[in-house]
Amino acid sequence: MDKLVLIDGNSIAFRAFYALPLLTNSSGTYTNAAYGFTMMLMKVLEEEKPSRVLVAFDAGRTTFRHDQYKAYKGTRDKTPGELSEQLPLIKEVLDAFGVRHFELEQYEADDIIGTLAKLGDRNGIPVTIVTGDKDLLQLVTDYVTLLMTRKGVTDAERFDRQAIGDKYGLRPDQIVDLKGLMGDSSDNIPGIPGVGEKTALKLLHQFETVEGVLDHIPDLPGKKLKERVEEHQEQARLSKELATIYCEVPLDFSLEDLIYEGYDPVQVAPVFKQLEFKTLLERIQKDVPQEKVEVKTISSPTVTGDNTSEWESLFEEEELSLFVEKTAPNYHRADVLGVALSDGKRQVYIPLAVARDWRAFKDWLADPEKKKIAYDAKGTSIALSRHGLDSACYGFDVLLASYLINASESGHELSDIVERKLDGFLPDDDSVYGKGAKRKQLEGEELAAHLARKANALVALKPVLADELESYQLDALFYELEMPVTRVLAEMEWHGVKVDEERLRALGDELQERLDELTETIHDLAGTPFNINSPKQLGEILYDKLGLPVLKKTKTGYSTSADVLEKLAPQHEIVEQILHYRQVGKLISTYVEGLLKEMTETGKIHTRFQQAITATGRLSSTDPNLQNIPVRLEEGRRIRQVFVPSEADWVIVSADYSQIELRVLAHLSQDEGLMEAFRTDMDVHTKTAMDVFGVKESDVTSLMRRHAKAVNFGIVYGISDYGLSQNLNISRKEAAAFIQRYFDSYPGVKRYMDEIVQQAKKEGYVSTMLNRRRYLPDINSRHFNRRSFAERTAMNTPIQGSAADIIKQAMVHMQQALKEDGLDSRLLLQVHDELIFEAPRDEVDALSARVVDVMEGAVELSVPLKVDVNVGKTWYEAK
DNA sequence: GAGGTCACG
DNA sequence: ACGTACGTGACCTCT
Repeated sequence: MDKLVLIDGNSIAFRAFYALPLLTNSSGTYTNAAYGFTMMLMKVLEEEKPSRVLVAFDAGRTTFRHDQYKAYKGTRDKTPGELSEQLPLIKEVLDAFGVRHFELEQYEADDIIGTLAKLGDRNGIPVTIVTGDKDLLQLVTDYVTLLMTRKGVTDAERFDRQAIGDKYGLRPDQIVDLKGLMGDSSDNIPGIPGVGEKTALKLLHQFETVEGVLDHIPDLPGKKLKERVEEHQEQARLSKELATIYCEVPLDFSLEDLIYEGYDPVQVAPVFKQLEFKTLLERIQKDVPQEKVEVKTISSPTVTGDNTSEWESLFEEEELSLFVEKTAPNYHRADVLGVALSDGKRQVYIPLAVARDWRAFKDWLADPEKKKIAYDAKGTSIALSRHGLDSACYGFDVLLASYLINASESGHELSDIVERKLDGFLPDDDSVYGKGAKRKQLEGEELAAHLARKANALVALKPVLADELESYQLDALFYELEMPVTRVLAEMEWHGVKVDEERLRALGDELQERLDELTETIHDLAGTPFNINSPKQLGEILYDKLGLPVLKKTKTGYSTSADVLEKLAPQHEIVEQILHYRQVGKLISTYVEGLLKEMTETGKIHTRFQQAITATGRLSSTDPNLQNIPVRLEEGRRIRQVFVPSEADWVIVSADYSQIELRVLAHLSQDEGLMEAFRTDMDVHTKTAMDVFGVKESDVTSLMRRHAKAVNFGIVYGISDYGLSQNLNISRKEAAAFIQRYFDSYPGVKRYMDEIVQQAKKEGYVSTMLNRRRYLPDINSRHFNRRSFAERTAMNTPIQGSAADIIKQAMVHMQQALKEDGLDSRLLLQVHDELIFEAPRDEVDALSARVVDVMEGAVELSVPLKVDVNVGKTWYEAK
């Protein structure tokens, strides 16, 4: 059916701009109005299914109406630059959709819309007008309806004659009369002073039009009203005229030119990509025709007498991609759905059952000479191992390469990388398998096509990524550090960590008992039972019921965080109990129950070390996170008692770097004082206290040391007086004075901090010792907040990131060393500045000596690296 | 799914 | 004047 949609471009853009936060894409362009507009456009196209579309815009600041009335729209603020600069983006979007847009000097969008609405009406074509402007209601007829934006961006209310009648008791053509009487402050149309919507409606119900009202002035109720109308007759006529949409705009196109036959996702996708409309891109992506991939499948369940032999020549290739599809992200638990290989020209899907029985494939897979291109080599090799398939020689990990090229990039899914690096489309897993409850298992050709496509993508990506790594001098970091680290981590994860389940359960019972007591005490003190875990309910109890002073608020209500509660503790005994409750509750839910959930039948826990997550180069650990097992408080530290060696008569050995970040800072800054502290192996916080407070070592008090320590942390984090004052609970002024004195004492550090920020502003990124990069797009931002954050990041990242480089290097060397020395000891965990091993008791001395050598010698700095080793029967005792 | 809170380095 | 310390992950509640 024929249908014309007319969109009021400026009105919708305006609406979107104020409905959404001021978003920018990574190049700093504002995109919120364009984004909201596009959402609205897509919704309208989908729901109205128009056969013709036009988007009308206002042109320039003056129109023919200004000739009649100089002050027209005179009270309106200038359109903010952040909005007007988005109008060209919106027009780009429209061009990509193949939707016509139009603007004409001296006319407003309303007039263009009015002219076309009339045209549609006369030709019997149904018209829908989309706007946020009530004025356009005057255009409604039997054929013309109007969608008026309501809350947010895409929520709209439909008006036809009936709806206008219901709401105002008026015909559409009387809307101009309404404006004529009551005026419109947003357009600076005066109307009759003292006449608002109520009076105007009452008058129109009786006299129909402005003219009708003016003809019956003596009949109007009230003396005041009579006077006002009498006095402002001309103004009312002018106001009506100004509000009347002009429907005779000269147009140089016809309805035929507005034909819309749907959009081509291939045209739209690049524009969405440039604007970084990720969700919208995903939405259209499923409609993008996929590049044809010729897929061959080996469908036979057995090898003998089947088609596998046709494929064996593949294994003569120098390099193949290997893609393994899993049923879930956690490869320690997930099953393998299938395997796919590609050499770029041929691609093949191998069902798991076939793969397991196929000699030639297994030989290739385990061949240490046959290089594989993979996505997530670690997950791939572990998933295969779990199904009895040994794999070796992962030469190129697409995931790690993408991560090194830009760690801050939002997505490192294969489909994201294909999109970024190949300007291509790979349907992501959610669109192929479905999301959430709709997720389905694919089979046969469909699965084969999807996996083969991914294997192909790996081959296509490798040269592109390899070139990019080289051009940023990331190739050494990639091939000599990150790829080897992946192999080390794979072994650590695969082996897992043994947990004493019985002890964990006993600890859990004990903690639960404690928690029950605390719950009872707290409810008694509050005088009523409530959910202590709910910050909302807790806030009501503390602040409303018990009347404690509100020191800090959050976006949604009262703050009940520990730093606030600690300040409130002296005022009411319930506070201390709550703090303890929180502590114990955390231990039970996260550590006791959390760890029990992750235990396997063999009594082990297999975490996943994420190697492509952090912006600084650190690892992270998930399912469970074994990098945040409690240590600071004794009650929590006992959790470490359950981490035990996996073999009898073995022990846990922990080796940690002492002050690695400050040593890295000494090296990077070449500050004489700081280097001196480490060369003489002093307690660095004491040394800082001596320098900052100007006292002898023997006169450093524990408070002075504590403050000096906080300043040292602050320096590493990219210091601000505010942050330090919060941490130390002192005034900002005092904090600023500390910082000043620190910089006076360590001028080299000050110089380094200034230089690194300058460098970041100039280059747009900072680097670590091993050349790892982090881009800082906000470093030159006009927003104080974003810029400050970027500046602190510029100071922190080289420090945190270089420390990450160093321990990764040590891990690779250590794995090598264990092998060379013929030791059975095993690396289990890495916790940023420490390595945890399990070792046969009789290897402890050899291991300890070796690990100190390796870790201290991982890289050469201007100051020594120092490692402390501890041994115990459990992780708890290895301290 | 977001926000608040808290565990670690 | 502006308002946060840097980097993570997990659990809970509530919409």
